[in-house]
Amino acid sequence: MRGESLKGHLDLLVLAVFTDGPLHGYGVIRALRQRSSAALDLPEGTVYPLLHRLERQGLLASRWRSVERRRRRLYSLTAAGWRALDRRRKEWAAFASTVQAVLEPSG
Amino acid sequence: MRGESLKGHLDLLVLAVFTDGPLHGYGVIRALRQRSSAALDLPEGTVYPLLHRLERQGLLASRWRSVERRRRRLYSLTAAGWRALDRRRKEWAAFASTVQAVLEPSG
DNA sequence: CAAAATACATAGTTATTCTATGGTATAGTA
DNA sequence: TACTATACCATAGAATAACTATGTATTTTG
Repeated sequence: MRGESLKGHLDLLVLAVFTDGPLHGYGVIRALRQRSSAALDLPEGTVYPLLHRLERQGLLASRWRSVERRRRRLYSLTAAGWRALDRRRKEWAAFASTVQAVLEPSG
Repeated sequence: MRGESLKGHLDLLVLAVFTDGPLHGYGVIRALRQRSSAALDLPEGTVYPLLHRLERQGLLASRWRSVERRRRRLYSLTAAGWRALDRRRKEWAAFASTVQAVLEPSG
């Protein structure tokens, strides 16, 4: 998967994996890998700053969890996050059908 | 249409409009507008540099045409351009189905 | 005649993702 | 035991793509 393809769509993908419940950063990477059958394998340098931004934007909320000695920052969708996810889903659908229209102007 | 959505997919869209024959820069903008039912209205500052790059990459070839006093730079797909278009179409299909898989892990 | 559309071009900005790096902890293995 | 892989967090800086803003000039339209 070429990296540039993701630009502008990564927020959607990351928000989407939270529909199954809270996740920590590394778990987001794993969830995307699983849901995409390994097509997506995002570097940590992409995911962590993104989670920080989504939290700054109020779409995610985080809390620290300690499992044994491991500390994890657990994120979950806020109400605004759910709304943003819904909006982004619609934007994706519109975008995908626009691309399709350009690719196949007849059909 | 949010601009960032296009990132990494614009080459595909621009190459695709050449399937109907040669076009000049402004014509590319018009063709994208028409094929997308006005969803795409790209600024010239996006399209002209992109055409230059695609030509540098050997995917488009250009020649000057003068219609009355108007000079136009007419672009068309090279053989490499057709191959690139084909490849990009497949990449788009793969990307779109990956997004779909992440959005709907069950179905 | 003024405004809008047509037509080309480029410099500089912005936003997003990536690479590279650095830290800690645990489990498996040579 | 040392090494390696994996899990987990984080940030600085690079790369890239598309955009805004600006400039020029011609043609059509209100």
